[in-house]
Amino acid sequence: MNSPKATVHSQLAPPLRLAIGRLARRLRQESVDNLTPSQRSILASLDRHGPLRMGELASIEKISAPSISGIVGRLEGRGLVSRETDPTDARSTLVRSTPEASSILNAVRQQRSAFLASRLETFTEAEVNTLKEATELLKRLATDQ
Amino acid sequence: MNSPKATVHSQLAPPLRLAIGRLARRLRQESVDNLTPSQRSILASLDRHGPLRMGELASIEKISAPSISGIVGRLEGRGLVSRETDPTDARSTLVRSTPEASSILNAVRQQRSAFLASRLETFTEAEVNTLKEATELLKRLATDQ
DNA sequence: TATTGTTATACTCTATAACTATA
DNA sequence: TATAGTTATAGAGTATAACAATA
Repeated sequence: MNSPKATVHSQLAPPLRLAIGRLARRLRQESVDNLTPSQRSILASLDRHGPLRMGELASIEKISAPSISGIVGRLEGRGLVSRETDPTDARSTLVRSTPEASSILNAVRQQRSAFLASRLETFTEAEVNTLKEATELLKRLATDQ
Repeated sequence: MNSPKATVHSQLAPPLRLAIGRLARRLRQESVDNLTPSQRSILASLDRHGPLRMGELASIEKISAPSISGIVGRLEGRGLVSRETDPTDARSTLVRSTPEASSILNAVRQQRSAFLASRLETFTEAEVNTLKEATELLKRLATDQ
């Protein structure tokens, strides 16, 4: 804890934390999709994993079963997901996202990436390379272990 | 748009965007303060700028005046802010955060920084240096212009 | 008359407790 | 009896519209 290395880490952590928070906030502002954060996150999970049961969604999203019920119900009402009884267990419901949902998600991602890309154009080649290396490191930072 | 440089930017933007989003989410998980995101953000604004009027808070937080009214009312009920009439304009209300609020904010920052610092200990010196350079670049990325 | 803030109302997200249907 | 999901209820955040107090 008192090694020179630990000091470097303690010094870097606060400004890095601030920078990450600010950039994440700025990126969230950069898209208008008429989805709430929960709706967007659930659609992204379905996009990533394919059809999921209500309980799996609750577990992935770390929110309660009744909350998932409500959000999925509203997404269904907007035609962004469909529900069907799991053929292997009639107690379970499979939630599937619709093509319209994928198209909304892709639009959001494109808007946010386009914002980043246009900001990156103001950076030097060396700076872009530093960020490229940092991207891998940030990914590792977010992963436990 | 078709220059080699633009291609580099378009290639970097999506993974960088993903990495930022994930790390920001991971950091948010790393603190338990019994504050909602809106409450935390309002207290952080007061911490940064000193006492603010309701309208200034609404403008900084980019939420409606009635929403600010409700949130500040609940923060006041918990003893985290106080309200006083602006001596220079009796229509306005000055909102001031209490020492207890600052102490909660500092605890959250310390928890999140401690998480980052402990993750950084698993990185090589060269990697830490890359992240140090990247921190400045991320700050610039989030800033318009 | 214009500005500052609050109240009324409505919708979404969130949780816990109670319930229904199926295994 | 245990599990998957929904319904009931309540509190917080969000907005727009209508209102009160002050400039």
